[in-house]
Amino acid sequence: MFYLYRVKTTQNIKIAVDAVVFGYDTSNGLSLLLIRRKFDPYQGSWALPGGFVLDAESLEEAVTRELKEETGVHINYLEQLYTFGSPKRDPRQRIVSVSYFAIVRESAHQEPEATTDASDAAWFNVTELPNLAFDHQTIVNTAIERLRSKVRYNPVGFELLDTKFPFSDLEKLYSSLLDRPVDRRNFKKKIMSLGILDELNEKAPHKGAGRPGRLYRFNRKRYDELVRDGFHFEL
Amino acid sequence: MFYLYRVKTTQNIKIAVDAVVFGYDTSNGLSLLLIRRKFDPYQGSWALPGGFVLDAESLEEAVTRELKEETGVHINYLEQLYTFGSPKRDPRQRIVSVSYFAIVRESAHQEPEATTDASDAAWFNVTELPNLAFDHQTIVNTAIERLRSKVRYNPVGFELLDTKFPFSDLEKLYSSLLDRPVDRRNFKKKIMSLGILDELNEKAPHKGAGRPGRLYRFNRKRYDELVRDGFHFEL
DNA sequence: GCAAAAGTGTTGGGCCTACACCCATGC
DNA sequence: GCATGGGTGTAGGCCCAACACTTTTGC
Repeated sequence: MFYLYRVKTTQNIKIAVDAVVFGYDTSNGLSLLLIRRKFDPYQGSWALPGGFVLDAESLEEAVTRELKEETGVHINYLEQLYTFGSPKRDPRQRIVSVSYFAIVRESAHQEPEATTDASDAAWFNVTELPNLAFDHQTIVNTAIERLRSKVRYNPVGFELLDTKFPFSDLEKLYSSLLDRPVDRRNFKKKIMSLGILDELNEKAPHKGAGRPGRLYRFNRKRYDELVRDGFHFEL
Repeated sequence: MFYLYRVKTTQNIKIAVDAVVFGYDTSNGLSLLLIRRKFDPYQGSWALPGGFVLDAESLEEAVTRELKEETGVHINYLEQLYTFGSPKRDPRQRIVSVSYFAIVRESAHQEPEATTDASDAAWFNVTELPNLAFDHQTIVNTAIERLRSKVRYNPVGFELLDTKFPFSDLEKLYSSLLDRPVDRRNFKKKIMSLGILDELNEKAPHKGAGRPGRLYRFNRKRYDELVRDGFHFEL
C-alpha cells in the first residue's frame, strides 16, 4: 500500500527510552547501573542510561542499542516499565520517555565499560543512590516497586542470580527483595514443590567459612510448560 | 532556570494516546467503546478513541481530552496500559502510542455522543468486536489481559459496577471476568471478610422475577486504610 | 574443636472448597 | 402456586507457619 497523505499534527515532542538496569550479588545486594552525564542539562550528574529513539528502530532496539553504547553490559531480561511524559520533565523541550526494566545476571555483573557516549558508568547499591538527573528517581522507584511485586508471582528473580546457585542465595535474594526474613525450611519446601529447579550434583565453591551448598539451576523449559497448563505461583 | 541549548536529535516520530474504555452491565457483560474513523487511513473502520498529544498537556490530559471530544463519556478510572511503538504500526509515518486503560461506570454507561471528531461512537461486546484499525486489536488484547489479572488483587472490579449493587452483580462480574463459575456462598464469605463492602438497608429494584437482593457499596476509604496497613487480597 | 553455613520433618491451625435447602417476590 | 433468583452454614482436607538440631567444611 502507498499513502499520499501525511499526519497533519505539528507536534514538538521527542521520544526517548531509559533503562533501569538491576544487578544483584549476595554480598552487596541489589544494585543499579547509572551513567554520568557528559553534557548539560545535569552535566556531571548520574542518570539512567538511555537516549533518543531513532526513526527506524523499535523501542526495544533503542534501549538495547543505548545500553550497549553507554555501558557495554550484557542484558539478560528486558521489559517495558512505564512511560513518563509530563511536559516539564526535561528543561530543554518536551521529551516523553518510555522506560524499561532490565536485569544483568550476576556473572555478567562486571565493571561496565566507560564508553564515548557517557563519561562514566557504574553500579550503585539501590540504598545508596546519588541524586539523579531529571525525574529519574521516580522512574527508579517505579522499577523497584515493579521488581518487588513481580518476584512474588514470576521467576524474574532467577534472572538476578547466576545460572547455577546455592539454595541459600535464592533465599537471601527473596529475603532482601521482600524485605522480611524467610524461613529456610518452608521456603525450600515451597520452591522445590513447584518443580522448576533442577538439583545439580555439584557443590558451590567456598567463600569463607561454612559448609558448601549444593547447586541448583532454574529450569525454564519446565516452567514454561507449567505456565501453559495454567500453573501460577505466589510467594 | 533558563537553558540556551536545544535537543540535537532530528526525529520524525509523533506521539499519540489511545484508550481502551471498558463498560459493563449484568445483562450484556463486558463492552468496549469504539469510534468509527472519519479519515484515511482506515476510514470507516472502528478504532480506539485517541489522538495526538498536544505540546503543553500531559499524557493523561491528552487521553481525557480526546475521550471527551470523541465520545463524550464520563471516565471513572484511568491508568496507563502500555506503549506501542513499532516503526510500522501506522502507514503514514511513525507514531508511538501510549495506550490507556479506562473504565466507565455502569450508570454512566449510556449512549456515547456522536461528536464532530469521530463520525460515530458505540459500545461493542468484547466477544463481538469488529475488525479494528492499526494494531488496535493487540492493544485491546493487552487491556483485557490486564483487566482479568488486575481484578484478582485490586478492586478495579467495583469501578465497573454501579456505586450501589446487589451482591449477585459482583458475583456475575467476577464469574464472567475470571471465566469460571464462582461459588456463591464462598465468594460472599471471602469478600465480606475483607471488610471493604458496606451493606446497605436498601433492596435492589426489581428486574423481572425473583427475590430482590440487598444493596452493597464499595468502601474506598476503608480499602485505602487497609492497604496502608499492608493489606492485600487475592481471589 | 570451633565457627560458620547447609540440610532436614512434624504438628497445629486456619483457610479454602464442596455442597443443598429455604425464603422473598412478581405474575 | 409457581418460577426465579437471594440468602445462608458446616465439615474435611490441604496448605502454611512455626520451630531446633545435626552435618559438613575451613581454619
